[in-house]
Amino acid sequence: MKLSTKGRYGVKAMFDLAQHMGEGPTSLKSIAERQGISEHYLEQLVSGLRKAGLVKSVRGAQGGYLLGREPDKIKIGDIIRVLEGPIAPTDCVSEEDPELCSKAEFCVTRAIWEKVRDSIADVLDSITLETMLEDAQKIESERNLYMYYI
Amino acid sequence: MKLSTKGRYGVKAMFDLAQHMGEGPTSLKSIAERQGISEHYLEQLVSGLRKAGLVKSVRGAQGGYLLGREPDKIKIGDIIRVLEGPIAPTDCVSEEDPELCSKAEFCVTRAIWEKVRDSIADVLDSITLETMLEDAQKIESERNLYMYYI
DNA sequence: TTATATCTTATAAAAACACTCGGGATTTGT
DNA sequence: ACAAATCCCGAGTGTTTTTATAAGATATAA
Repeated sequence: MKLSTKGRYGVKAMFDLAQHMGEGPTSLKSIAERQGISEHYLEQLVSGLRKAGLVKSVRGAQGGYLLGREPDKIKIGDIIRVLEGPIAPTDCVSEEDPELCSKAEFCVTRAIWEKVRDSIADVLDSITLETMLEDAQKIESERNLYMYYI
Repeated sequence: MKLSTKGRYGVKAMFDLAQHMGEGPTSLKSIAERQGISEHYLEQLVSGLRKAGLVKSVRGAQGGYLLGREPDKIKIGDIIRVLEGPIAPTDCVSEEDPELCSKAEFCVTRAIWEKVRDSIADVLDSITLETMLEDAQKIESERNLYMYYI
């Protein structure tokens, strides 16, 4: 039940892009440095995100990547699905064409995995890059408040 | 974000044990046959469950396994934790000694994985073998109702 | 035209997964 | 006493997934 580095790195990279919006294209090199990720590896992940329309690329010198749409229109679930595939604790409850077994209709264990799948999807689809930016700002201002009182 | 066969087989096997309570020890062979699982592989899984006290073993001919405690005292989360380890979409939010990074306190992505972890744990800890037995009975009686009206 | 980037494909080490096997210990029934 | 059933334990093995690394092609700004 672990996320692979693809999902983790992907969300980090997308959040990094969100934090640098309005500064022109952000290069993979700078993201990789800030987030401590292999640049070459990141290339592969971003390639998928680009094909899914979650980021736009600008080639050539001073090029890089931009968010594919507004941060409030990019759910964490979108990112995870591109990089890790459909949300599915088991194949028989995959969001995309589940591999139903003959007893699926009456399967009591299957019902559990469905609930797990839905609870994960609910969390991931309730958070957007915009939400994350707001959370980051909140943490930052609380931190300043704390500093003030020292 | 997939469960391995360990978790899936383990829950199936435990539910099988629950369904055969009161019939004396249930052999791995019969569980393996009913659930379509390799018997030798199942041995390994059950070994862990026994060490965790979720099942009791009876050795020798006519031996087998029994539930370690009442079915309403065995949560699916208990089974999953034994077989798959602590619930943790990432290492930094593991239920057991999380590998915190230096920025953990202010990490916005980490907060997401915490929510995912908690939502998974909530589902798995809200379902017991007893619940599953009730669900199975409900499905069975609905099925009989349907048959009656044909 | 040079440096900076993205893009694409290939290769590969390491880890995880899903068994498989062999043999030993324990108990029941004959 | 003995055979059959069953749990118990550790080692080995093939496959897949993960996590990169590398090389080279393409595109663009300065």
